[in-house]
Amino acid sequence: MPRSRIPKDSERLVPKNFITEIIDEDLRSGKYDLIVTRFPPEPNGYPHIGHAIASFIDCGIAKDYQGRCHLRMDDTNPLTEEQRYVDAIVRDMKWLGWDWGEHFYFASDYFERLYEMAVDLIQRGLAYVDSLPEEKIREYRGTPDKPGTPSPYRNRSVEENLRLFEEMRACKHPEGAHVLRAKIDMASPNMKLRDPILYRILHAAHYRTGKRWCIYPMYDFAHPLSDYIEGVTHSLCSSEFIENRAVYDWLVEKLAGRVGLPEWPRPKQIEFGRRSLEYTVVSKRKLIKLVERGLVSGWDDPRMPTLSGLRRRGVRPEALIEFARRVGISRTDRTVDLALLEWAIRDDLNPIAPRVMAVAEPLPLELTNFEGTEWLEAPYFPPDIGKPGSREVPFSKHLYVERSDFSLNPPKGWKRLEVGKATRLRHAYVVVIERAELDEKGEVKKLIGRVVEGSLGKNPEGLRVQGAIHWVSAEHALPAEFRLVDRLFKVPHPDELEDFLSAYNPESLVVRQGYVEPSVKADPKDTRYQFERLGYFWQDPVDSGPDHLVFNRIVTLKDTWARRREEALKAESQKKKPKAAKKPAKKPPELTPEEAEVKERCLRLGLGEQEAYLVAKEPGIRAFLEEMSAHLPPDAAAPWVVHVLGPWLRRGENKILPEALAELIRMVEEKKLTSRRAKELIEEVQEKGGDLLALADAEAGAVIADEAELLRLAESLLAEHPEKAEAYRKGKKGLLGFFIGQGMKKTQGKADPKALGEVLRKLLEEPPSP
RNA sequence: UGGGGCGUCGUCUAAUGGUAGGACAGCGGACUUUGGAUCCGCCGGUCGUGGUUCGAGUCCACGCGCCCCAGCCA
Repeated sequence: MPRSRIPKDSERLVPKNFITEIIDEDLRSGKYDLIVTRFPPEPNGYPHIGHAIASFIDCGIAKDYQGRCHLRMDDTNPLTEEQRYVDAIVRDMKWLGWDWGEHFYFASDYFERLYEMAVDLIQRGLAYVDSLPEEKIREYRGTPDKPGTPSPYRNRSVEENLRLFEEMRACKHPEGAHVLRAKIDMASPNMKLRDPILYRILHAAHYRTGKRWCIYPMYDFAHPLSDYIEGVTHSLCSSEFIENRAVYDWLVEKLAGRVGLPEWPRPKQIEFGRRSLEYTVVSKRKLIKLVERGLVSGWDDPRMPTLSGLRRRGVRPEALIEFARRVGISRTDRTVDLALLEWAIRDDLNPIAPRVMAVAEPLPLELTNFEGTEWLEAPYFPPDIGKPGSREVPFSKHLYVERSDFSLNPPKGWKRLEVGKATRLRHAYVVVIERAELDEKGEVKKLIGRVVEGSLGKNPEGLRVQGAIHWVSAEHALPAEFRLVDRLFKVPHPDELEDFLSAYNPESLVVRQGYVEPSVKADPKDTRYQFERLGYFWQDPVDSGPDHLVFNRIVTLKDTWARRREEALKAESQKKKPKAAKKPAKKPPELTPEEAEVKERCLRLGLGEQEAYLVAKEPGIRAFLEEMSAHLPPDAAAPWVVHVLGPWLRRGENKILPEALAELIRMVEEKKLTSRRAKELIEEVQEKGGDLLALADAEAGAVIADEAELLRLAESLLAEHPEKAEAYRKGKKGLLGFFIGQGMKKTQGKADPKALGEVLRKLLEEPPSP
C-alpha cells in the first residue's frame, strides 16, 4: 500500500488551499499516513457542473497525495434513489477521469453494520426510540432562538428501546410511529445536536436492498459511519454541513474502537465554500422544471449544466478539470464568472480543433469573372498552433458567405464585405463586391462581385484589403444544421429571482440551416472543429448523421468586435446590484453605571479609550489587570493584557501569570527582548504551555540595539537587495517594511525593529556613499 | 431578534505581522489571410471605524453585510 506524501507545488493538480494545509499538517505530525477521501453523491439525479467541482476537490486532492478517493453512493433514502442515477454518476465520473479502483461503495451495503452500531448506542444509553408523532417532534425541537424540550420517551429503558428498535426493523410498526434518536442535548444552540434522528421507518423498497429493510438510517448517522467504515481520513463537504459536524464528531467519538470500528484512523469532516456559476441553476428541482416545461430537450440538452449536457455539447473533461482548478477552493461561498468556464473550454479546444469553414446563415455571392472549380489547399491549423495537416477546399463561381459579414452601411472600423471594397476570402482570393441585389422588402438577397486576379496567396498591389472572411462553395458544400447554443438564462443570478424561469433565455438555442465545407465528410464523427470565425463545433452525438449533419456550437470564439457593439446591452444585463446603503453604525453596547465608573477610573490612570472600555466590559481582563497592578502600572500593562492576552482571558484559557507578564513587559521596556519576540513567546506558552520567564530569560539581552551593529546589518541588507533599494529611492517607500522584515528574519527577531528602521531610512534617503 | 460560517481588484484566488501578487474579464498596443490565438502594457482590491505594533489583509474591539440551521432530505 503506497503511503501518502506531500506533493511539490508544481506537481499538484489541486492548487494549495486551506484543506491541503490541514492535510500537510496531518501528514507531518503523523496523525495520518494515508489520505483517504470520498466522493459521496446521492443517486437521485444527474451529475452537474457542481459535482464536477466537488469531485475535483475530493478526488483531485487524494490523487495529489497518492491517497485514495472512494466513490460512494449515499443511498439511504429509498424514496428518491434509482439505479439509473448510479449508472449516470459512474459514467460521468469516469468521463471526468477519476479512478476509484475497487473502492466503489454503497451506504446501503453498510445497513447491517450500521444497524449494529445503532444497537450499540442504545445499549449504552446513547440513543432511544422516540414515539412522538412527527409534528410533536418538530414542536419539541424548539426553534433557533428557543431551546427544545426533551421528549417524554427520552428516558425509556435500554430494554424497551432495544425491543422497539428490533420491532421497527421487523416491520412491526407503521411509518412515522417511531424513530431512533441520539441522546445528545435538546437545549443545544446547535439545532443539529437536539437529539438528531438516526433512523426512520419507511415501508419502501430500496433500489438495491429491495424489501429487506423498512428502517433506513439518516444522513447524519450513515455518513460519518460510512466514512469510518471505509477508513476515510478527510471527509470533505460543502459549507451547509458545518453544523452537522458536531453530530459527526459525536458519533465518531462514541463509536471509536467499537463494533468493529478501529480506534484509528478516525475520519474528520472539513467543509469548503460552495461554488455556483453565473447564468446557471443546478438544483434538481429547477432543472426538472426546465425539462418538464419543454424548455430544454432533456437532461442531456447541450444547454444544460449537467455533465451529460456539457458532454453532448462537446465540452471535454479536460476543460472542466482546468475550470475547477482555476476556480479554486476556499471557505467562502462564491459565484464564478461564466467567462472563466468559456475560457477553459476555448483554451482546451484551441490547440486540438482543426479549422474548417462553415456558413451558418448563407448569403449567395456570385463571382462574375470566375468559372469552373479550383481546389485550394488549406492548412488545418494556423501557424501559431504549429500542427501539420491540410485539406483541399473547392472554390467556384457561386459561393455562400455569412450574412452578417456584409453590410450596406457599415459602421466605423468594419473589416468585412462592403460594396466597392476588397475583402479576403480566407485561404482563397480577394474579392471586390460590385453590388447587392435586394428583395422587395429591402433585404439583401445576393451579392455580385469579382475575384481580384493574382490575389491568391498574396496581397495585390495598391489595393486595400479589409479583413478575411469565411465562405463555402455552393455546389460543393454540405448542407448542415447549426445549433447555436448559448447561456440558458438572461441574467447572471437566476437563482435570486422569485421566478427563475422568467429569466429563461429564448435565444439559448438558435437553429440555423447552412453549409459546411465537404472535407468534414471524411472526418471521424466526434471531431471537434473550429468553424473559422464562428466558434467551436462538433456533431451532435444524438441527432447528427451522414445524411443530416447537425453541429452543436460548443462555445463561441472570443469576439471583441461583437462585444464592442453590444457594449450597451451588456452593461445593462451585467449591472451590479448597488451596494447596500451604509447603515449608520450602531453605538457599541452601553456600559452599566458600575462599568462606566471603572472605565472612568482607567482613563484617569492613563489607559487608552479602547483599553479602558474593555477593562470595564470584560471581568476576566479587569481581574488580571488588577492582579498585575502590584507589579506594573496599569497604563503600561493594559495594551498587553487587552490585546495580547485578551482572547485567552476571555475564553478562560489563559496560562500566564500576572507577575510573569509584568516581568516580560519590563524586559521589553529595558530592551532585553523585542516586543515581537515577547508576543511570540506568549503565544507559544498559551498554545503549548511552558515557563514564560524561563523562555524569556534564555533570550534576554539578545536585542540588537547597538547602532554600529545595526548599521552593518542595514548595509548588508541593502547590498543583498540592490534593486529593492533602488525602487525605494524611486518612491516605493513600502519597501522599508520589506527591509526591516528581512533584517528581523536574519537576526531571528533579535534586532530592534524601530532602531533598525531608523538606520535603514537614513541609509536609503541619503545618496549611496561613493 | 439564538447559534454557526464567511467578507481581498468586476469575478475567482494568493500573501510565517514585513513589496497586496496571479488568473479570468475589461481597456490599449504589437502581430495576424480567423475582429481567434500569441506577445507586451494598462486598469483595478483588503467591508467600515477605531486600537495594538517600528510595521496590520493578517492581531484586538465595536459595527456593517452575505450565507447556513427549526426534513422522519442529503
